Amino acid sequence: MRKHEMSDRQAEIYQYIVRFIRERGISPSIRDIQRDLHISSTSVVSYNLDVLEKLGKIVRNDKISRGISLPGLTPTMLRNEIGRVPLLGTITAGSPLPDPEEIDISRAEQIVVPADVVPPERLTNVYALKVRGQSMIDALIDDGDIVLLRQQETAENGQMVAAWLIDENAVTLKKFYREEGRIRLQPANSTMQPIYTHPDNVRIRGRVIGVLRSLI
Amino acid sequence: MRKHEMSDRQAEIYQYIVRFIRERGISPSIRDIQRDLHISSTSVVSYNLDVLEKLGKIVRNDKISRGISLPGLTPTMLRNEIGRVPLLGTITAGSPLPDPEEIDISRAEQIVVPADVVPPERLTNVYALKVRGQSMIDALIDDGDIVLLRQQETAENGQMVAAWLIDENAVTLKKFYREEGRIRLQPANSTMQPIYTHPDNVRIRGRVIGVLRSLI
DNA sequence: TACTTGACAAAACAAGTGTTCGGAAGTTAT
DNA sequence: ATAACTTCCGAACACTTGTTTTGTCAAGTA
Repeated sequence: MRKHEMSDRQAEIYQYIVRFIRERGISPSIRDIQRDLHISSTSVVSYNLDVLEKLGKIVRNDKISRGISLPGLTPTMLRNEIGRVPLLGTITAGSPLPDPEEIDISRAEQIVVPADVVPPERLTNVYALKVRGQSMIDALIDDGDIVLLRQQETAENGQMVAAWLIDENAVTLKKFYREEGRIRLQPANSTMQPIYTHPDNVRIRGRVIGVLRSLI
Repeated sequence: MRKHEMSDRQAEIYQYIVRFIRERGISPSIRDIQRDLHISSTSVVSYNLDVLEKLGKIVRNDKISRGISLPGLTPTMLRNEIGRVPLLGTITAGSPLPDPEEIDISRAEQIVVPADVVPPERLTNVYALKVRGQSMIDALIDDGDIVLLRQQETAENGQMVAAWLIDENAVTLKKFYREEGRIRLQPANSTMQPIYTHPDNVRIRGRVIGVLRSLI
């Protein structure tokens, strides 16, 4: 058995289950899977379902009909009301941002994102960071907020981005403006001064596409 | 048949189904219900399930095992990962806040709230408003944000509230401070001046307990 | 009274459905 | 190459489960 990967057939079965539950609200039977995926025998389906269960992708409820359930992937998600993104760490101005590619995303804590904030279909390559300190308050982001970032290397003028200043080795959330020969990183508060720097000194790590704040 | 009410037995069955799906993630079978509720016959269960379906409480999927699903009440909700609150309208500084008690909450658009922002068990008497204009930007709240408010008449010092200034007939989001003989409504931005007014001129409509912002 | 309707009961029926088993074919490791 | 393991196949088996049928009984209702 592969370590953590599904075979093509297993992926096909898994996607079928996800789609079935999304559309019908109930689990498919083994024979549903067999018929619609043109699999020769129910035993093959059963065998691969066992593999999927060992991979933690599904849960089989022994001996009961339509007993497949999806841990962590529920009908509400599938109805596109919410999605999930990994919470990759904490960001503080001045400290380096953890590199999203270096982290085992499947093991990271998951944050629920309502479709009203970011539609689930636009949630690929999105991760979350918890803001520590009030150093981004000028960008309407407060201590304890959770920011949602889409991983990208470029940005349009005016977008809020997480920018890595290489020389300073600091990451900061600012509005991004490309000007003649330089980059302007503009706080949202007019009492704060913008940062001007050379384009080569800036790496965009992601663009802020949502904020969640709890004041309880 | 009653117009819209469940009989005791139907309510019992309905609650059993909800509990079953919450705990097991799959629908119960008719015989599960019969056994655990000590009902004499499967046909009685089937009969009452038909009634529940006509009431819109459940959906029966014809002839397939464990085919009961709950419209609008999903496993994710039951697992307390999200809740819902009604979106009662738009708030703009200067315009009156719609009175939450006057609105048919059951008909209002529902906003999904992640447990990370407000735990579902604390979501009673909470409603949402969409912020129009940038007049609350000093309170870290921007145009288009959705604010979550708990309906309450009083507040502690420092809490952010929706306050109704009676004479001015204006609603504003500010931090609330009770001082000697007056109320101070403090913006979060030090460049803005606080509002001082007489306690009789202020009615607290609710306290801000969460913010959702989409920048897409 | 006679008729209708809602609610329930018991049993049997007919599918639906998960499981098992012997064996074949392909893959990987030694 | 040989062994060990994975994956697949076809069929049968046995249990699970929704449905149907035939009644009973009480409460309305004309």
